[in-house]
Amino acid sequence: MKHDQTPPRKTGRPLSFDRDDVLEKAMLAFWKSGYETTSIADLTAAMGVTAPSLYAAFGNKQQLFVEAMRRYAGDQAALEASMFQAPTAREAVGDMLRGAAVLFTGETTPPGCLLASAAATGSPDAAEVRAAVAGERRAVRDIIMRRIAADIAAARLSPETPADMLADLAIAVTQGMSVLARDGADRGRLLAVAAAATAGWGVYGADVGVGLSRSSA
Amino acid sequence: MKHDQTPPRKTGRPLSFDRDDVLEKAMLAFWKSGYETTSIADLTAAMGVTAPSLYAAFGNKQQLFVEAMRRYAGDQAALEASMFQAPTAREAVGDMLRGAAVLFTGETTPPGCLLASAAATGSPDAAEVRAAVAGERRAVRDIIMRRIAADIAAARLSPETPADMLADLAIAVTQGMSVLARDGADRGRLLAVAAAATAGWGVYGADVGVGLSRSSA
DNA sequence: AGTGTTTCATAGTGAACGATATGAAACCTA
DNA sequence: TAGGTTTCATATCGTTCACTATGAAACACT
Repeated sequence: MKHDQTPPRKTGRPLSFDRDDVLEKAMLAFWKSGYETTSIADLTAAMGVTAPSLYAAFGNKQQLFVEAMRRYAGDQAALEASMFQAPTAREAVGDMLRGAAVLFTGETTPPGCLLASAAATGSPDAAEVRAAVAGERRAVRDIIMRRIAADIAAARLSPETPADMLADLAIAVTQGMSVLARDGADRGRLLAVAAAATAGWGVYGADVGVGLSRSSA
Repeated sequence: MKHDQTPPRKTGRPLSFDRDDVLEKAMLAFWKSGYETTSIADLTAAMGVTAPSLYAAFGNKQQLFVEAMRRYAGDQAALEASMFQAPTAREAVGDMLRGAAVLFTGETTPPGCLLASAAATGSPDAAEVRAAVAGERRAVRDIIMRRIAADIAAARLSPETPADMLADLAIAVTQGMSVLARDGADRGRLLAVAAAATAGWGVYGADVGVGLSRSSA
């Protein structure tokens, strides 16, 4: 649908590396050092692939990053599905924040969020990359808003609940947790922040004081 | 006070530029594009000063950035004083977040926070810069914690109030608002996030019913 | 004016940047 | 085995990076 994954292959020398495998290694390199500060030399070293092979397989640095970012962000539909599996929007957002806290403090992955550290700066030639990153964030934001809207429609949240505001807060807390993680905060601190971030939802919720706090985990 | 501002001056050609003036221009350049992606050429262009003059006046790029960052962050004592001028810790943090929302969406300054966009990435040679930025953030965090501690001591907040957690949340929301601002969010959206961020404080406050337990640990 | 001191603008340092030209090597088909 | 096709490793390309050597210019003091 998006683009042909099988280019006009006409029986030549086979690839000496697994494309998905080296893409994951590139993702980890970008995750660790960001887009601009990860050089092609860093990438070739991390991927175990020479520069010409890299360019032949992924086009250029920007395209490689975008592919790596998509792999990092994962399937949006899957995220949306899991968000709608939680009993309430508040718990769904809480799960998301807790998941981010765990992800940002993984022992086998760099600290923080790839989206936060990738293109925070304003270099002009990286404008496309920043736009792609911002688009990924907005996609998550839209999912949160749809989840909140569903709860409003189901009368689980007050009709006056400002979905956009709560979605912005969730995104902000997520990206802020990435900063904390990069500053050295451990998993416990991030989980505490995640928990505190949804404490204000009680103002809009029908579950405050009604004992609807079903927490399966 | 901190270090001698008047080096061994022995009657030579006078400086053709105002040091504080060009430092502010350097700060704006770093604010706009971050530390690593702002080149010396960018800085000399923004400051109106040639490279040799820049190095004579500020040492090197790292030292120039640290000086620019200190100018951006301002006087910590002044921030602490204003934080203690607010009637409650909750309002003090709210003021701080609102101030950040306004600052990050100023029309004459780049969007977002200099601290957030400066050294988000992990380039090895910029480790000192990242440490300096993290230290500046922790200084603000410590001020918040002291303000909360004061409210606890004055019985304006419950003794069980997790000051570190609320301070982490405030820092996270601040840095997250910077991301939103860079993504194009306007001042209204940031102010809404700032307002939502302290909504959960009611749990610990003396002004709202105390003792609302939470399910997640 | 003459001397000492400092800053000035010009020009350029080696190193690292993203991206490629080139030809040999490895595969399938015939 | 011969032809066609693709990937391989090597060696760069021109540009930009942070940074500086050099000598003229601009001041204070005598």
